[in-house]
Amino acid sequence: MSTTNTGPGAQSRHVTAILDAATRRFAQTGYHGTSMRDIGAEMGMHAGSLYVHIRSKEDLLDAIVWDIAQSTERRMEAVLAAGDTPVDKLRTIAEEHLRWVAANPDAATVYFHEWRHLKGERLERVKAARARWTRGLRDIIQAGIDEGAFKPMDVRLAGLAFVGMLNSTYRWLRPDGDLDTAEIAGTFMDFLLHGWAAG
Amino acid sequence: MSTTNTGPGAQSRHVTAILDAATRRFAQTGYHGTSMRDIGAEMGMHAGSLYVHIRSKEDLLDAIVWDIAQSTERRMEAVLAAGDTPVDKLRTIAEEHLRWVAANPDAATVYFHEWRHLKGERLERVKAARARWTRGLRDIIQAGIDEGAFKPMDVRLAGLAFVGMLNSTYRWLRPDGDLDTAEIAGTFMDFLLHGWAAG
Amino acid sequence: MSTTNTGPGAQSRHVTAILDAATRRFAQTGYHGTSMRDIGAEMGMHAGSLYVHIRSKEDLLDAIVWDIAQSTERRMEAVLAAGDTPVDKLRTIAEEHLRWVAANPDAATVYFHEWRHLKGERLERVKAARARWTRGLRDIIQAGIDEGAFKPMDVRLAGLAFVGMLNSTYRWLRPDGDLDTAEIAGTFMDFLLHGWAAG
Amino acid sequence: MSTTNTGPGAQSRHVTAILDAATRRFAQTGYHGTSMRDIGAEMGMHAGSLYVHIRSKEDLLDAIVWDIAQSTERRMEAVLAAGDTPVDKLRTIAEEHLRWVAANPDAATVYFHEWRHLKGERLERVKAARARWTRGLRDIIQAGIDEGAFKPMDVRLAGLAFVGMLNSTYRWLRPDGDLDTAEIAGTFMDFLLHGWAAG
DNA sequence: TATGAATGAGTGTTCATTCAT
DNA sequence: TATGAATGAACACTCATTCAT
Repeated sequence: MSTTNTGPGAQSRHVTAILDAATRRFAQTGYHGTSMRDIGAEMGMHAGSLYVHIRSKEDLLDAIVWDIAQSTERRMEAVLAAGDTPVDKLRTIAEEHLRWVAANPDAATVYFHEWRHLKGERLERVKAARARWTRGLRDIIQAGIDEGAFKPMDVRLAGLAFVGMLNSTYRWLRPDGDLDTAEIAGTFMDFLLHGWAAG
Repeated sequence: MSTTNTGPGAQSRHVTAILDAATRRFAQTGYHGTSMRDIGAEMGMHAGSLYVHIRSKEDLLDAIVWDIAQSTERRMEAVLAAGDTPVDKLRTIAEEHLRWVAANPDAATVYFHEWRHLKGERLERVKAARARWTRGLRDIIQAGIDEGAFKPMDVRLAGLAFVGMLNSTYRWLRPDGDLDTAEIAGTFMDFLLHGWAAG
Repeated sequence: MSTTNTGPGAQSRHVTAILDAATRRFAQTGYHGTSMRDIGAEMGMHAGSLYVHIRSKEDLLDAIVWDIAQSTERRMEAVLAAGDTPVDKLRTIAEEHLRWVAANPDAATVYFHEWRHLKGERLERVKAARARWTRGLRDIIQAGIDEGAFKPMDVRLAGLAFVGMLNSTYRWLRPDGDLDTAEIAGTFMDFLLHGWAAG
Repeated sequence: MSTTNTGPGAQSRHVTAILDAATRRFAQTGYHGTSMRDIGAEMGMHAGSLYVHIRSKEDLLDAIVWDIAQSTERRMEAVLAAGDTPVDKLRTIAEEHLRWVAANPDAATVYFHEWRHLKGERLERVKAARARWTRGLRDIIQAGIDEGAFKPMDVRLAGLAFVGMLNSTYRWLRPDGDLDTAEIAGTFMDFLLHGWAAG
């Protein structure tokens, strides 16, 4: 119901199915609150049988999170490379982000909620990817300020506000909602660009 | 480092110390990722000794979360009862919220991150309290629209944007940051009221 | 060494082995005095490994006790249905009972000693089965009185005397004893029918 | 509700109260199924406070059981020393036994059910006392045979039948029963002496 | 005399993982 | 490829017992 496994690096159908099951359970009961038995049960399989296809539970979390981190970063790179204005770049990011969250709420939950249960190098790798993404976002905002589209402001806080608004959507945004994700993204961008104040 | 146990209903010093230790560990490794031994170790105590003072691990999570939920709700009631304008009410909420998050980052993390590991009635109780808080927030925003301070807009999305911005601060806001929490709250309110757009 | 698992409803060989080990330990040190580690040790297994085959410690006690309760009841039904005289029925019951106790002293000990540690519905179920058995016994004695084989007497006390004599055998009757169980049963029946008094 | 602490060797009022509480709980949930907390709760005391008066849990079981074992043995000695006929001796034993069981059902339950959880020397001491009692009983029966009151029979089985009948009364005999204990003892003796058979 | 607090071992049970089949 | 069985460590929690107060 929720991962993004296409293109190069695609795993066997089995692994994909396990990752999907794990994504669902991790989203619902958390990484440490989910047992391998739970994941197996989700697939009609015994816990031990999972190890035919995977190496460890942490591998599952890492695969889910790292896959998302990577494609998120790739999207940021594409946006940065495009010839759009800063405002259009942010709009693109918001739209894509919300579309993806609505389509993959479980994966989003794991990505924003459970990633921190990774350990050591894997944790650092994800942190670094997130940091690069954040830097990209700030660069866009800074460019907006530089070219006079945005007022002078604290770029770091602006970025955190943007991210906070967008990332928290995984808590409530569902594919069957009555509002179109593009509409929501538009509204959020409008809030951020022009504010609530009348006149 | 993190609870809010003052006034009536205050527990014994022992229980308070255990709740603080639990708050720290739950914030760092999550509820299911924290063992009673971890909490005991944090206090230089054996896991079993904790049970002289508490009844169960879930009691700890509940005590931490419910205490915050209640005082959060009480603050909302006070704000709603005050004679301020909607804008001032939101400003008060933002300021108090950020001040509390900065002062209690661990408690905030548990409150926003781990509450969902509660079960049954306790979970429902917290959900209901959060829903009442959200309703209060929307009432303020709606009042702002009604009296012409805000433009007409989707109240639900506006509330979610506000909450998303504020609640995500527990991920980065620390007491030793260089920026004053009141300043940050002011900047966030400015973003929300007037937007980033220049001119 | 001691259960009666034949016929339909027979468990896997593993479960049977665990039940046998549990029967031995429960008989020796009592239900609450036996740990899952003890049962595991009896089988050269770790305590946790038992849970591959069973669900709980109480399940073990229930399986042991309920299995005996059922077959005991079935035997009573068969005896009641047979065309024998009351005296012959009692004789059959005594003989079968002592033969079973001698062959399964551990199971008998658990059945007569540890059944009360069952809880809730399981306890009630066993109590009810025992009550039905007792009622059967009284019916036989009453029939004996009615047809003039026995003198008029308090049926309840007669039943309790019979049961007390029979059931207490689990404390001393062992398969390797020098006396044949049929002989012992015969002697007991003779005591009960004609008494010790000379002449 | 149930011990027999009079005469020499009487303990402090506190110890007596603890022994009574322990007797009640041991009877209901068994020795290993009863915690010191349970016993304390029965007295409105903390578990630790019991140790002001006693030395260990096993001491409690031993005190309860050994006290009964001793007075039981003393009674047997008195009966043996009396000038009665064997039949009268048995009758006295039965009457006293049932009267005591009816008056002290909890103590009786512990004595007949839980004594085996004693360990080492204490266990042996109780076993020996019971063996001496049994020998006394057999001597009486043998005397009855020798003087022609009883038919020739297996003394050991006769003793076991007598004991089985009497000792099992702790399972059902209660002080508030409608039948007088003397009556019940009389009926049991009649069963044993003259049997059920009519004519 | 009793308490409140603590200990350290032990409870029943679940965990992620392995491996012969 | 999947299972059934097992492991050994860990889990939340309770135990009998101790001891300063």
